[in-house]
Amino acid sequence: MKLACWNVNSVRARLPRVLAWLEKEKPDVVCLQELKVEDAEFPSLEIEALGYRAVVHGQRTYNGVGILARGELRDVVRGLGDGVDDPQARLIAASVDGVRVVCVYVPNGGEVGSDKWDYKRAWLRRLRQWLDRNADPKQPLVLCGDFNVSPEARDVHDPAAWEDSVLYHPEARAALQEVTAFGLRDTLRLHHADAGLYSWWDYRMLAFPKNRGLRIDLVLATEPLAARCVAAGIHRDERKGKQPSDHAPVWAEFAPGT
DNA sequence: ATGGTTGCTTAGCAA
Repeated sequence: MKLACWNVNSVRARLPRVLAWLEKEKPDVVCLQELKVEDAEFPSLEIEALGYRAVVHGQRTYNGVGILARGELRDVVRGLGDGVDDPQARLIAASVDGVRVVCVYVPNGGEVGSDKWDYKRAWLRRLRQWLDRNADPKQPLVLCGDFNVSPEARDVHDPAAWEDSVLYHPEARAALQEVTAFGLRDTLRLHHADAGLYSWWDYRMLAFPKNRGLRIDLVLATEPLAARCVAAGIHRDERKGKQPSDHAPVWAEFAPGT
């Protein structure tokens, strides 16, 4: 099973690129973030025409997540469902081919010390609680999406400069580690140890041509699924060309379960 | 410390 995960920064603005990428890469499962559309406006017809089914947890203007799959999507869950009054559409989960797929768009956090920063750290705590209540680290599960946190220094082009930012602040990394401590492996790091592998580059300041990026989009897998991960990578070329998202797709391939 | 860019929505916010 080939799984890919992409923050598209508006599915309507990105539709031609998304369709071309689906035709080229033909992933079996796709997790999308920052759809920026309500469910009714999601371009289901164009995507279904390529052989995918889609489940969406949309929102007007901001956020919005979805899962595409060639196979059947079962037991769909939208939102953290933890009783917190939270209108932001940031989580959708579904089961495909025996794998529980959880797609998340973690809050960016604005500025350190802001209300958004508090919301981000709280949301990551809520995500860990959601895993504790709704998942089992001994079962095949993938948690992927835009985490808006870089795990380590090798994931950041200039770690010292980013220490105080919401994307690499020590408290953000600690909150991410609380999530992965549930029992999740970073699939890219199962296959690649090198620095300089990024998934996001700011639109500004020629960040992409200068490769001033961060790896904030992750495909995390429980142990039984990580054991089946035969390859992982980043479709860096998708950041090139006309009207790209500011994120590149990240992907992992899993051998069939026994 | 500010500014740089993109998208949605329509001047300002979010990223």
